[in-house]
Amino acid sequence: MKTNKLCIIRLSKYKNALYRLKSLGFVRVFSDNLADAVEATASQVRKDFSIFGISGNKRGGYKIDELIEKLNIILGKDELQKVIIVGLGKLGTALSRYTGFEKEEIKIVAAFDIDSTKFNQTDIKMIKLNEKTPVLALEYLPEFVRKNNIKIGIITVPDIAAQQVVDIMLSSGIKGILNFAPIRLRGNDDCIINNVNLEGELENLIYFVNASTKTKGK
Amino acid sequence: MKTNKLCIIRLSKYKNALYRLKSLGFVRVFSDNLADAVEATASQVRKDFSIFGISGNKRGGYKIDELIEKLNIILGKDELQKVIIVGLGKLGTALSRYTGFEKEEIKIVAAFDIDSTKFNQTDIKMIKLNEKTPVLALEYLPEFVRKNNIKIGIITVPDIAAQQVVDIMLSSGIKGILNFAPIRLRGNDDCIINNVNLEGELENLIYFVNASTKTKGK
DNA sequence: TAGTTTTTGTGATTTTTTTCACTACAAATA
DNA sequence: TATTTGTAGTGAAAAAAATCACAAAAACTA
Repeated sequence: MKTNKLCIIRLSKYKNALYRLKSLGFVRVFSDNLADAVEATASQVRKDFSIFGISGNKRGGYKIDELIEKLNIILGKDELQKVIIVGLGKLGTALSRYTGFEKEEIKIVAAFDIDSTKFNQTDIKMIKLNEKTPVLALEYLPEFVRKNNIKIGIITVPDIAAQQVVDIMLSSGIKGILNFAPIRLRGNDDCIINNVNLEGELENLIYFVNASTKTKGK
Repeated sequence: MKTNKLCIIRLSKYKNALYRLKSLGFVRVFSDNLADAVEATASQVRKDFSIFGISGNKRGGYKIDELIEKLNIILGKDELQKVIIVGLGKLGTALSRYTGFEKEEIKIVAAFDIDSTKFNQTDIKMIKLNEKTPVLALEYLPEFVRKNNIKIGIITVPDIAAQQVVDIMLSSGIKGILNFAPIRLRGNDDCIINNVNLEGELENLIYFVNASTKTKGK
């Protein structure tokens, strides 16, 4: 099974598009429709599905409900995904309260920082996961992660502090890290690190905008 | 000149790494060091540079200061980039106050929303760009963009509202959009739309973590 | 039922991106 | 000055990803 990051991201987009189509009352889709909805080609949609053994009906397309279900299983959305976040600066605070994750069965169950003015809990034993997101001292991270079997962590600390947080996460058993610090982090084979670089995204956009306004003579 | 998005993103990473190396007292780098700093290969670094006509010294590597300067020009960092943002939810608010952009010569000069309780300015004529980020009614966007010659916009509105914002941006003269709404937006050839999908990034990570824990037998 | 249409599924092909491997040359050394 | 060493620069090769193109099957049509 030949998968790559881009392919999985497309699956995720297909899933989102399917929910929208469903809410519009559609029952079936064709590869063509999905391609259109996610800016891909029809054959790419079909190839992505074939990689995962998802099949439709010739001339009948795909049944939306079935497709959503299959994609959700592939994407691990059949169970709630517990995530922690480290670094309650502006971005971290926003993400820890961001409601967009909920509909995706993703829940930020705890936040960690080193600034004691941000803590709202000091006794880790008292924490219940369905209450308001606890904000804890970073030193509690390993215990929390082990007790609650957390696999995914988000890093929103300044770049100088990021590697240290990675090291703590790795030794606590975190298996996947989403890193917002614009620096390369060193992990190990047991843990996947994905990066989101907001400054980089903007720089990229600026580059291409400049490049095209220059070419087209403004 | 054969450029692609990934290549530009790497340039951006090289630049960040160079600043760090510089602050550590380094004066020169080798392609090897940069490769290491950004998780690339040495030949890729050299090829990226060769695409942009950046040359170093055989056996001497690259002079960091010169390299930073060249990269900054390529990336449009020789002048302040003015950016607007639409949608002051949690994420939008965080981004509009995020300090990480400043060091990159990127400034969010205005924010727009439709919720009047968020406005802090009602007279667009009174706004000075070096004061606190003004929060304005969305209807002022076209005027503001034209008057201040803004080229880049960020979208952090809910997905149902996003296309409408794109349309307003396009007709106002915005040339590049960074979109955080998890939906495909339709632009035109005159405007580049880049997407950041946070839910998607997490889903992606979850997929690969699940895939690897299954393979390795937990 | 035979023919026509439509859409899937996938091997083959093309394109894009990355890596390899080697040359050239500057600096260091003898 | 001759020799060695280390690194840039780059065309060629390989790998990865996307696209094409067509057979096969299902669903309509008459």
